Amino acid sequence: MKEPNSPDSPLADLCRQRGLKLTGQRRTIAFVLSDSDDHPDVEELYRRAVEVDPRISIATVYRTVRLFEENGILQRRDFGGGRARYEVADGDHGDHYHLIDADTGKVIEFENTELDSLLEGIVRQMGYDLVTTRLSVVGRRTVKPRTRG
Amino acid sequence: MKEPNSPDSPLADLCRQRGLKLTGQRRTIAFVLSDSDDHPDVEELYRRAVEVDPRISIATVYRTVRLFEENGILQRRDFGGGRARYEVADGDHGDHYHLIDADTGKVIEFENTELDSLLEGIVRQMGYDLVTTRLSVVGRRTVKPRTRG
DNA sequence: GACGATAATGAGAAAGATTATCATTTGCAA
DNA sequence: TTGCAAATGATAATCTTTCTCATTATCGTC
Repeated sequence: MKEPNSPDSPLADLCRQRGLKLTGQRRTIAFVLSDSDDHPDVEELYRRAVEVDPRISIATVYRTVRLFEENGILQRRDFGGGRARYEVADGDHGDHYHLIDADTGKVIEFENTELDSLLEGIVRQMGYDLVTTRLSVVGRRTVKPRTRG
Repeated sequence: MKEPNSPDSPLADLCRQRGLKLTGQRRTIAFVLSDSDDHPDVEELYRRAVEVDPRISIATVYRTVRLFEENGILQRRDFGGGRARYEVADGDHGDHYHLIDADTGKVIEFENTELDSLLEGIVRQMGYDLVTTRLSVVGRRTVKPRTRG
């Protein structure tokens, strides 16, 4: 059992900064999110939230996750599999991208400023300002040629 | 009313080449797809298919689209909006990417070899072989400063 | 600290997209 | 042409997400 109260989690603070009403459920979900460094879907978030406060409803998790996304606190991701997954939104620093292991489904984050600016340039040249980049590459572990072992 | 019979469409030929049973419905759907250069969802494909053969079922469209994807004939895309969209898979030439107009939802295709090789290089450096790239950028039309009109 | 307007929550119904079921029909090889 | 495995149509079922509405909680104000 974790301690969601005492000092508020970073996301709960963010929540307050955006002028959102800070309810017990939102505090719990914010805490769970601050405590996660992966890309959970709503079911998984619900499971983790219930650990902290058993009387939370999955409807509230859906609502909160949507609210947080609309307020730039969360980012929604689609890695296939039919359900949306969420992660804490990037701060000032540039976007990051995702490499998905084709065999294990594991998600590996990476950043690349060259990629950032190339995309920006391409889009600008087409007469647009870049709003969002949705990029995930699927890859398969490189087979080393005869390393023995 | 189009002519789906006579000579088979390119996709119908592909279908036969892959050893798939070429039913009337598959011939129709292949024809409709060969005839499309946009990114229709299943509902839209169904509408177009019914124009050609009114007794086709939406269940068959779902099934066929999945079959074609599994056989590398179609590619599934996700542009948001909750439904999958499909397009004919690229042949030999490199991947293409999608720019989505944030205001109109219009999808604009583009290619960029520099982007191709940059992604390939990034992934390789991480110890992976690139399998698939899922990239779509959302952009907003650049506002020209005072063009009057 | 209590009050009240207003917004959030819980539980379950509803919606929307996709897949499964199963009796009937069809393609295709012999 | 015949037969069999596979495909189809119609609809039920499933899965994720949103909506409804009665109840409850938050937060500014006194």
